[in-house]
Amino acid sequence: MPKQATPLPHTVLGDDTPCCPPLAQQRVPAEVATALAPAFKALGDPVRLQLMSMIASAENGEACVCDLTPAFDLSGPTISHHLRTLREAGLVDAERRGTWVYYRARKAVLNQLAALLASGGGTTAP
Amino acid sequence: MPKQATPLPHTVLGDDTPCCPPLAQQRVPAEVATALAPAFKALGDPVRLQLMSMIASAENGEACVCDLTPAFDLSGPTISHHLRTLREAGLVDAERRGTWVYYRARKAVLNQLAALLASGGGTTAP
DNA sequence: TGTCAACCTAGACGAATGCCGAAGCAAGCG
DNA sequence: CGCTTGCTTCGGCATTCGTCTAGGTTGACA
Repeated sequence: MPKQATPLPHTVLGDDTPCCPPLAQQRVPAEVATALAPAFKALGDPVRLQLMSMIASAENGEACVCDLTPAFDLSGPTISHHLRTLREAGLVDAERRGTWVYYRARKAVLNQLAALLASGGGTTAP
Repeated sequence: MPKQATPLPHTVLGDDTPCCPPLAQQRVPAEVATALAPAFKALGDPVRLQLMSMIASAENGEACVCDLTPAFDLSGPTISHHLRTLREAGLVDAERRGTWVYYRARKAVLNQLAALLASGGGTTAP
């Protein structure tokens, strides 16, 4: 079986995506919803949410898989699968340096999602 | 790990939940991740994301189901099911007034989620 | 009171998800 | 060269999800 050198161009969410007039100020079009929903879905799992946090809050903005895996009571392949999900959602970026693989958070994308949710306005009280 | 499934006591997310030191500044504990993940999961569907937007951006901050349903090519029960999911995730609130049912967005919760994602810092590494 | 409209609940079914163990690549070291 | 370690991919199950049709339940109105 031939080796594919290009593992994942995915990037549904680019850093230049226009996106994000706040969800509460303007109705989200179907296209935009379809583009953004996978990112929220990827965050919709406790393990992935913790992974995302561990990666984003890491020292250099990147975390080694070897540090992430032992933080859970899950098998290595399962963690790898969750990381792949985050990667395909465009939330993180992976890079292999020597023996280890490092994941880095795409903070621009996180900020886009945050901007979408932030209702410029106030709390529940009208 | 002795993971205890949350039985969905409604309102996992209260308006007074302290929550939300940004995800990128402090590692999210397992409990918090378990509490917040359902909200992101609820937003992880294009239909629900549009519903959320339609409700949050409605005139009085509330939208009638009779206005929401015809906006999609889905059956009534399916829309109802999605609204229920949003409700159980604590993202919206439902109220019946006479014949119609109105849904209102919990903007405080949306703001909490936004604050969690907003990485006080900058964009992706330049 | 009977009837109609709006909305939710119940049950079912195909598709996707989460998990694991086993196997496959990649990099370093004896 | 071959062995060990790190991470991913590959098949497999059990569970959950999204959707539908059919059948309530609530309220308005003649």
